Amino acid sequence: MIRNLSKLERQKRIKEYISKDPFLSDKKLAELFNISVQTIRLDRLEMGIPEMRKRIVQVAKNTSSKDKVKSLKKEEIIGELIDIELGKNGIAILKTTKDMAFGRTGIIRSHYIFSLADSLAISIIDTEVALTGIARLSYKKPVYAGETLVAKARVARSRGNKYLVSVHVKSDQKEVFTGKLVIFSINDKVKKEKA
Amino acid sequence: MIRNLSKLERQKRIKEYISKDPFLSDKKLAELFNISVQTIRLDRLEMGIPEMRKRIVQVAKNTSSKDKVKSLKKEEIIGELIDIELGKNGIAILKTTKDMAFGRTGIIRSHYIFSLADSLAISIIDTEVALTGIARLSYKKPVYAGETLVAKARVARSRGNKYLVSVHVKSDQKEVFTGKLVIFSINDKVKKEKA
DNA sequence: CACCTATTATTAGCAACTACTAATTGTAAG
DNA sequence: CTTACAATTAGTAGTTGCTAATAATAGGTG
Repeated sequence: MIRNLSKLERQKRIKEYISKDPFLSDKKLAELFNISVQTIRLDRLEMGIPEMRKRIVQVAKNTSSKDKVKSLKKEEIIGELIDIELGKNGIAILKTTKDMAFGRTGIIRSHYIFSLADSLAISIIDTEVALTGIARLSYKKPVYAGETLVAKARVARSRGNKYLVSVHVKSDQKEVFTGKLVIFSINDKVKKEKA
Repeated sequence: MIRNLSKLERQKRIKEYISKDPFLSDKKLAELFNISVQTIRLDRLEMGIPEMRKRIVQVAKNTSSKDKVKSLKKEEIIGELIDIELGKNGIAILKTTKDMAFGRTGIIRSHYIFSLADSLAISIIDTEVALTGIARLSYKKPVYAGETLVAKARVARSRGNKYLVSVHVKSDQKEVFTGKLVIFSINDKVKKEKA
């Protein structure tokens, strides 16, 4: 339980709590903060936070619409895009978990690292659609579940619709992977050719 | 509006409607089917379908967990091991789906194909733990969601704990990917070194 | 003390229910 | 035709988690 907070402080915390767990009812929040339900309601009102039910609906709709609507950049990359300069370079981070590892050893499966590198490389290419053509990968050190990977990609060369992107992945300053990927930017021709 | 359906027929349709749009209240359903709210409630009861609010919560919780996992799931990637001769060769199949593709073009993201190749390559190595060291990948043709990929891997050379595995992935008899992977079999030393 | 803010309490009302009981309609069989 | 039974509809009470509005109370500050 939480006590003796200034109104402002309390409202900040309520906001945090709700954003972490939108399923909290006013009653539960009141218990958590050891104040009355009415105060919670006033606070929500002042901050423009909707009631629990509406929040749940938002969560439900967000996620279902995400699936259908835009499948653009962020969702198509593995890991988190931190910084990007289209056509030049980019940085992405992936926090590794047990799910990505071999059960016995806890070593991250190589294709997760490749996926990070590949999707970063594709996303820095400034074009509608980009496809990987050729790649050379080199795994330097095993990565263990829990380590945070930082991938840096750079467009090394480009000629026409062909880009050479080099990606370096580090964990705790140490290089664990490098890759050179040849990526092609594509227009609708390829699509039609097959479809 | 819908009319004159047998009870069974109606219940089937209600089920469909709800699964398509979990946000439908009993009132709205009653209007859609032109029957009373009570009948809808009885139908839900008989079919064990929870009330709208609970359905929304389910959707919200589902999707929020999807967000966190986001990356790749084991089963999705690896495909199905069809045949394997440890230390020699192996075949795996992956049925591609929209989830694995770029939204706009329907082209399968390259790392799914690599994941298939890589995990097959690793699984034909007859050892406790195997890790990918170096890889050369070549994507020959774009693969579209829905196509079924057949991966064949062969141990081309092996020296000590070092294996060269070549993998060919075909879709409908046509080669879409080839890769050469250098894989190391590992014992506990590596683990200790880092852990 | 009066004034103000913050907090709490109280009441009425709503949506979308559950759970239960009762009435009505339909329909087939004796 | 009537009785029997299922299906449907209606109605009531109670629940959760609210909104909206009004009122009461507590704590300071000038």
